[in-house]
Amino acid sequence: MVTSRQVAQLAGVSQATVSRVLQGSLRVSGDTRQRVEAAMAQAGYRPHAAARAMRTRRSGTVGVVVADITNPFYPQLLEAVSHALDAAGQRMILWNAGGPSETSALEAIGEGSVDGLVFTTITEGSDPLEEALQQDQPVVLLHRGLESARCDQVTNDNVAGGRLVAEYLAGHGHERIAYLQGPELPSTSRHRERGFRERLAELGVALAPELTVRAHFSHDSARRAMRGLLDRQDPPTAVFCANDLTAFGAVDGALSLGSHVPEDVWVLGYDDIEMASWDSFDLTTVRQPIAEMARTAVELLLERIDDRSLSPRRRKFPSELVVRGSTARAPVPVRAVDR
Amino acid sequence: MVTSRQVAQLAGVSQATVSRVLQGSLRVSGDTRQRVEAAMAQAGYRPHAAARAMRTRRSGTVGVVVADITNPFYPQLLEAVSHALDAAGQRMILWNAGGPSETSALEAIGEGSVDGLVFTTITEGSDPLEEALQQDQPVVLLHRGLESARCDQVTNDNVAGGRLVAEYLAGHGHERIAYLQGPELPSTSRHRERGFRERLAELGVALAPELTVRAHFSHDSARRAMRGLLDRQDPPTAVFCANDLTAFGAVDGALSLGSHVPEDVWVLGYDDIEMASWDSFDLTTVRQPIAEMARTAVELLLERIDDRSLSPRRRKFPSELVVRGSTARAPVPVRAVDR
DNA sequence: CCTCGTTGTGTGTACGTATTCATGGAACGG
DNA sequence: CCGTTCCATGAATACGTACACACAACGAGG
Repeated sequence: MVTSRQVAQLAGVSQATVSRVLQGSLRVSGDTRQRVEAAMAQAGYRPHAAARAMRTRRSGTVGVVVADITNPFYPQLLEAVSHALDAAGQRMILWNAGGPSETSALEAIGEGSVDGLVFTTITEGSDPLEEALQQDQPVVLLHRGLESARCDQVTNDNVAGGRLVAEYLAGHGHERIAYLQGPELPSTSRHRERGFRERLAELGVALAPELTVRAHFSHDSARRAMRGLLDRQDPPTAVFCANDLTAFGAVDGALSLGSHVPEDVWVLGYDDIEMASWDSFDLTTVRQPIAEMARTAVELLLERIDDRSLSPRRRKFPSELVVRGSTARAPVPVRAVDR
Repeated sequence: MVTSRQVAQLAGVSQATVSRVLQGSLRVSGDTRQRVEAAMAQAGYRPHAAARAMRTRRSGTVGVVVADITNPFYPQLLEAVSHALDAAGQRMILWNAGGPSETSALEAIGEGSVDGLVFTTITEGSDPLEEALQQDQPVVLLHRGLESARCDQVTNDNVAGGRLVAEYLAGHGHERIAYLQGPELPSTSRHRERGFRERLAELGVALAPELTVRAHFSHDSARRAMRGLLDRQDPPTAVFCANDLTAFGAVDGALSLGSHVPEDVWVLGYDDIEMASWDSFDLTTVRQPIAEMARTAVELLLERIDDRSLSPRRRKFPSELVVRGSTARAPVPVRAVDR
């Protein structure tokens, strides 16, 4: 390995001068700078990251935690996060899967392996998060928020999104509406549900308890739940799913029973990931500006890394209903009118 | 930040002893060990990663490069890689997107930010890779290989996979077969095509040049290509796609023109990612053992990090045809018989 | 009782960088 | 021509850890 000291010797200067050239310091003559740069190129010099990190107390690396990278929502989020970090010259350490990863990520920040963390899948009652916040570590919550946490948070207006769906379904005359919930803890689940229920109630449409079913955020789980709903004697005419992935599961559940979407049942999702626009699903869904939210989260985090004294900021992005073929083809499902 | 020296003071021992406890060294009395551990817990001590990395010349981090994380194949690969790295106590830095990421990753290895690299999307003519190999840096190629590269490689037997598809289609009487190729450079593309063509030729089935079309590894690009094929006066009766993602695009392209799969046209993919088994696609495809390959790649890389003198190893995993509804429903497409 | 090996611990150092402080010379004003 | 300012550069140091080496205490074997 080539060190700055060796480069210095090669260029006939001191190690300090090499370091100055590396930092782009102004206190170096043009002549010297050229000699040093030539020496660096000739020797194939690369500064040693660990040594630099030790001296500067900065790793140049940011950690990102996702719950399930095979849920296609997260790759889209990660792509944008990754791009923003690249642009800022930061590296990205990725943690996947719920279990020990959260703790592991917070250990990493304690060890200085990362300068800050983006949590995309935080849930209530995370002790390690509390601890990190008490130590004033730079942390941003993206996608899922946490009311009680005093830290930067970037979320979608999930309550508003839920309301949009309620309004849309009620406005099209649906009366037997099912809600395919996600897990209990994530704020996204809770807020989407709250907005949905609120607005339905305001519009005088009942949400039958027996048509409210819970599924994991997975295709398979949603598919099963959907089959359960459609097997009823009084199946729903529309199903609002907690996110797009579960909506795909619902569509496939319907398909597996020979039901057609939207002729037999409307299906709606949330997120508007790319796959939602594929012909096979053509899914009506609530769009959240994924890339923009990711960029914002990175921006906030990098600011906070530079200045930990900033007071916590919350950015809530608007949601928008995107109507597609999973609801649009029939103005009102026949059975919804018949009943 | 708490240092080992402060812990030492708290425990009434020297810094060296704290370090020894940290390393699990045997040369520490039970009594001392307990005192030190208590002090570490009390002070909330975390060893400083950069300092440790500087001393040990190990970052405890591995880099992984993927071409496009929104291609659902890669999250599945990454999940397995990530899991294997977790189990080995290694962290994962992720690079996404083709452009500068390859170079950036190889810079990282030069700086000691990562101990080794997994490339999933290498292509012919990568200068930085050549350089890294000359410097004897630990590198493993996963998924895509490179004939010329003297390094560990973990691939699927893509030639055999291509042959399986050829045999299957020829065996079911298809005569107008289209091939929806991927990009030119990736070894996966080339090998799948080679096996496919070879076996078709052996079986005396022609692959019409006008039915061989090129698409990017994206849904949209494949969808367009498929529409082009189906718009012909003499459309194919079966389409073999370079991977599952493009097969989904092909299915959706057919759907968008009112064609039915498999009644009007058979569609086959490659990879057998999870989505291939979803009802909407129900895709016949060639399975490669993704998770097993990922585990193997990590294993080889960690071995090589420990011993760079190992001679390059190549592991080729078998492929297997998985027949599903995108081909199976009709034994032989009607039009294939008519012509 | 005197070696000698073993065990537990402390002292000192090196890893490679960024930065502070010191220094010598050039530029400049009077 | 001298004193002062400014600039380019070098010497020295600290970051926190792991480890080589030294050493004291101790028991065993002669």
